[in-house]
Amino acid sequence: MQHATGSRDTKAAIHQAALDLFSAQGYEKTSLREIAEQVGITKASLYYHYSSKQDLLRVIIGTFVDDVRQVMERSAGLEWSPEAVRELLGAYLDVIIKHRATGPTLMRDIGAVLAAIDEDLEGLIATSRAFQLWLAGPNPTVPDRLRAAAAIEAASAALSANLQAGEFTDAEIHATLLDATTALLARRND
Amino acid sequence: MQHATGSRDTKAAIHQAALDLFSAQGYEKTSLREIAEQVGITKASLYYHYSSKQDLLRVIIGTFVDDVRQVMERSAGLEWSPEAVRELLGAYLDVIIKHRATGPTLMRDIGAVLAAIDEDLEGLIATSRAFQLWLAGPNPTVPDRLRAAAAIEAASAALSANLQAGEFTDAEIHATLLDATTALLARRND
DNA sequence: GTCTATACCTTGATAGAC
DNA sequence: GTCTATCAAGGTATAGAC
Repeated sequence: MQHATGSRDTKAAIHQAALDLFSAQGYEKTSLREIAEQVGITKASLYYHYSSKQDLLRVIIGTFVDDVRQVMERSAGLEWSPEAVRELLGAYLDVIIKHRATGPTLMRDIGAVLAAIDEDLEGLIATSRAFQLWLAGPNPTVPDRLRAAAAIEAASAALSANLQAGEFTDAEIHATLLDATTALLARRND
Repeated sequence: MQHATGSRDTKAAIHQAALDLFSAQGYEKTSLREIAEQVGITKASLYYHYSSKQDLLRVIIGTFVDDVRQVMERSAGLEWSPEAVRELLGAYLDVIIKHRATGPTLMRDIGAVLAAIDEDLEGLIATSRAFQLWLAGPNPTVPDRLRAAAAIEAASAALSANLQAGEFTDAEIHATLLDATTALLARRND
């Protein structure tokens, strides 16, 4: 049983308003006054629910970062094979596509996002590097590693602002990009 | 004949200090006070040389944006062919690699960069879209256009922070990414 | 436990004196 | 060309009302 009004609703309302405004105008261009105004409270009240503007961003992007990390970490216990590559790339694409809505905020304000992650950043970078290295295959050459980096970047194209127009379906994006990144990595054997 | 000191030097010194600080800490996290301090002048004096913080950023990234636009615009007068694709992608990679040093600033503060471009932004987006469409080939399907977007993204991997470590040479990056993006686009015929 | 009033410091920016 | 003084707006902190 929870109160029909009060803390819970306000906190959620702030979260929602922040997400909307960040997506529309970006993190830096959105002021706490705007957010508070939209919720119908005062700027100072935000600080009861969130300890800072960065904290607010951290909560918003939290699930995305966690999802990405989870997929990347799976590579640690998985033996490399073309099938395994296809599976992990597919899972990665699923995550990206799932969070397509948060995409604009994430892309536009990478700097702020990285700052918000902060303490986990080193770990995330290490995880990302490990994933990239795993993708490159056993005994990778320099080109292999470059291709792995390019493949991740290509998959992330699903977040790109150019695709936001709604002309592409999730299924199309998944199938096409999985195929494309797989083909890109396959140059390894040439 | 120019003064050994004065306007010219100060302006250049500001430019250099701003580039250094933006690269090291990002655009938003760098204050004009910091820049002025490093140059040895006062904050207000910056405004004699540059009309705003954005203006400073605009000058710094100016050549990069111009170079990119120039390459993309070449697609307008070029008939599509696999060879033409390879040529333009190569030119695009040349530009990206040439500006690798500015990469971190550009990637981290995309939002600020876009805001700084501002009046040219619509034109640049249109140019970028046209280039992407050209890359997709004649009578492109939906997957064709997705692959084109992915290819551009993959080529831009050359700017990625993960590659900054200096473990890759310009030539390696150029050759590998040109080959990889070409292969990615070639799925068109499958 | 939830929210407001108020004040503090930094920032980007402007005006005017030298 | 450079400085001092000043401004509005932003993020932040706290004391206290209910």
